[in-house]
Amino acid sequence: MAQDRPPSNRSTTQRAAVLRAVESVHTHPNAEEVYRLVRKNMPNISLATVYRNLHLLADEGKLREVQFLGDVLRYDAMTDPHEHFYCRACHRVWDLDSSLPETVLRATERKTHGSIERYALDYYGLCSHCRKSTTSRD
Amino acid sequence: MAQDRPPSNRSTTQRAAVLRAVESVHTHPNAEEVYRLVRKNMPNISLATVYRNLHLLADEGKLREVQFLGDVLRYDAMTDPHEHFYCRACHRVWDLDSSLPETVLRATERKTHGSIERYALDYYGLCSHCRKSTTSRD
DNA sequence: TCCACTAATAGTAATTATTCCTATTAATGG
DNA sequence: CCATTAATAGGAATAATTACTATTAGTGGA
Repeated sequence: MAQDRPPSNRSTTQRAAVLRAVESVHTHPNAEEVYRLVRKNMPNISLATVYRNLHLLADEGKLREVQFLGDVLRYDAMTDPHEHFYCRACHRVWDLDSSLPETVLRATERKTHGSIERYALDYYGLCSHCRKSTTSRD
Repeated sequence: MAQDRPPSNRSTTQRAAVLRAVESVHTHPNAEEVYRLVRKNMPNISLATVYRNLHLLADEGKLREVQFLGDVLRYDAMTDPHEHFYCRACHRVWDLDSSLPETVLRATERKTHGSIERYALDYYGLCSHCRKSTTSRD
């Protein structure tokens, strides 16, 4: 998870471009994919800058980090609470409307002695396309 | 996520030791930690063997893979459905009883066109200990 | 508008996590 | 017991991310 950092404010063209890149797609891109997107318009941006700004934007709440089993961190411009479906064959991600009732969250807070700041609810399976075109063995 | 593999059967002392190591702790250890545990009794086991067997045992359903945002894969000997609380400060994990009602699962299956095989519900926050001893900024 | 300050960047090296490779070892079935 | 071959040990290779550092460029004030 992105560590908290002292708040950063200087607004750079690179930071804006990284945010716009994630917002421009619905694929929940990882750092490498964001790098490829941004380089179309900003060929000299460095990969380290992409990583730094993705973390920063996540800390600021402008992006949401998501990660699926065995996969690398990805970024989601949809920051409102919602869940994900991850296809284990094609590795595509679908956004789902929030399905976790408040009652469940409250119950969990009672059971946990810690304070809950956020949660991730991720479903795994085969998407309709991959269910047709592959065997169940990936 | 562990890819499916052709079923493996030859039972080795290394494989048994890896399984026992994960079962012996409640910390949801990662590969490196399992390696350290196993080496106490089996000093020559190789790290690659630990990785291979962890994947294999997960495929066989004897272990469950878990992963939290920004962290590496960990392994859980509790394979029955349950949820996790992950402390973002000390990175310890707590098991929670299942709190996701069947009605929610069914509703999600209706919304998803894919078939759901499993899900992960992970809560993030500060555990009671870290809430006292750290500021909210990790 | 210019300047001084310093946060942020580009480019690259280093680190971390994981997988791959291969000669050797050992589990298994006959 | 062998013969077969899956699995291992050890190390090299790869992939993902972070760290390092000289240079660039936002920013706030004169």
